[in-house]
Amino acid sequence: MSYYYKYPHPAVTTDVVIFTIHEQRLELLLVQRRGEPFQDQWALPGGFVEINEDLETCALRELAEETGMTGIYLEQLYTFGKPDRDPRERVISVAYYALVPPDRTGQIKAASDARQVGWFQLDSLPPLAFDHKQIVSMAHQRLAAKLNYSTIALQFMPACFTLGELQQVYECILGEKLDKRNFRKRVMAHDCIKETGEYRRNGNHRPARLYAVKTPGHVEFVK
Amino acid sequence: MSYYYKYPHPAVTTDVVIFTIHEQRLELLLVQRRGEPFQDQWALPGGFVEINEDLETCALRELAEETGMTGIYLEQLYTFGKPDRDPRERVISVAYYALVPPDRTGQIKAASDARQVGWFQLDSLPPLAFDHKQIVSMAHQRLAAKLNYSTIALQFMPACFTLGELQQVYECILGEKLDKRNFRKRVMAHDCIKETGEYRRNGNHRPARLYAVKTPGHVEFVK
DNA sequence: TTGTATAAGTGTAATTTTTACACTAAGATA
DNA sequence: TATCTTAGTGTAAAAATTACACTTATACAA
Repeated sequence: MSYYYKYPHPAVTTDVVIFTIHEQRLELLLVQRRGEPFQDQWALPGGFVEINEDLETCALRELAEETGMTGIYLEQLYTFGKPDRDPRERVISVAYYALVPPDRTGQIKAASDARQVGWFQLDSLPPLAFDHKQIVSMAHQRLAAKLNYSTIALQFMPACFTLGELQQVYECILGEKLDKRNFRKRVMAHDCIKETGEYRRNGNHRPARLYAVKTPGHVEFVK
Repeated sequence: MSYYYKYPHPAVTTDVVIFTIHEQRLELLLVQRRGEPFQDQWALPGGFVEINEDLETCALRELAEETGMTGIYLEQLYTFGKPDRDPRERVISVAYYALVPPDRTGQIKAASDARQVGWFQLDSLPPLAFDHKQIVSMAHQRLAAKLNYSTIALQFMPACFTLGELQQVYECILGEKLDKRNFRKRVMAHDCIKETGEYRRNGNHRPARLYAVKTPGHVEFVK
């Protein structure tokens, strides 16, 4: 079966930059390519938009196919369309980024075509296929910017967490240490998390209060 | 001539929201549609991406074709891709927005196919084709947000202008009055405009200093 | 059991930024 | 020359941000 058009049409894909946090480092999910071009190189998960499929639906579907995960926070990043970014044909890619809490990163599983998938530290990525390095770079920038005017970081948090853990998330995205007291003041002022009443005992020190996000899945603009 | 693909391909367009400021109001450029669908309705200028054309190049080309203008500040807004947004075929639109200084709005000319073009006040737009109302709304939001952390407003200014005129630009985008002294303090702190040494005599009052943008075409992030 | 190590948890003073606010200056016009 | 209009200017109060140090609760080892 074949499809005819009077004018040439580009192909459209979505690519997803899936961030998580692991051992105080930003990581992202990559898949190894099977075929040409860029055979065996690592690339962002993504794929072609189906003809009756919404763009975000496509990104979510790729996410589910590659990772088995659903209900992930997703946001459109930018659309990349340089004519030569794919040597096969003209491909325009609508890039999204997604945030996954660390307690769900274990759900990744190889895709049906058995490509390898894995988490990589952002600061030691392998060479990436296509213009994916640029996409990753823009996603990181956007993420860091959003920390300062939204509650996006809460999307990285598991069902309950300590304020220390939340601060570590901020610190490893921003790449700088933050003052503990000022950090807590700011976070509590946002009024987006609540105490669970539980504590976590976690080593030879005082146990930490556990908190939960008030409205999971929502990202609010603040300040 | 006809083009064949193994899988169905969407069409890709760029649409451009072209803002200007006229008589203290935000206006935007619309073109009247000739054919179906939405025949005779007003729509954003835009058109199909050519197969070897960069997305931004396409937006600039549309801009030039519709308006005769070049060297306009252009920024990618968002990509709209609901499957049914165009009744003819699947069309994914990469939306841009552009800012034009008022002294160049006179350069608009009807496109080669003689479609009508015209400037419309943002707060009294005619019904728009497709999902263009939504695109315009997002562009306006983005523009207002950018006022607060960039020098984007300078893109609206002609070669030389008074601080009063610049303040009016801010006021009509934000929809609120600003304090004259605080406004001037902030603008001067950015250090992005310079005195020309000239004055504008403009009515029965003291003449105003004229300023020029230091680096035209550049938008910096500030504060 | 006691001492030590570790991260949790808490408040205040100094500094910086933002806001509110009113008069004088220069030219046009009657 | 009096009046009208917008240009142009500074300061004090309020709010937001920053810098900073000690106590608390637990684990573990001596």
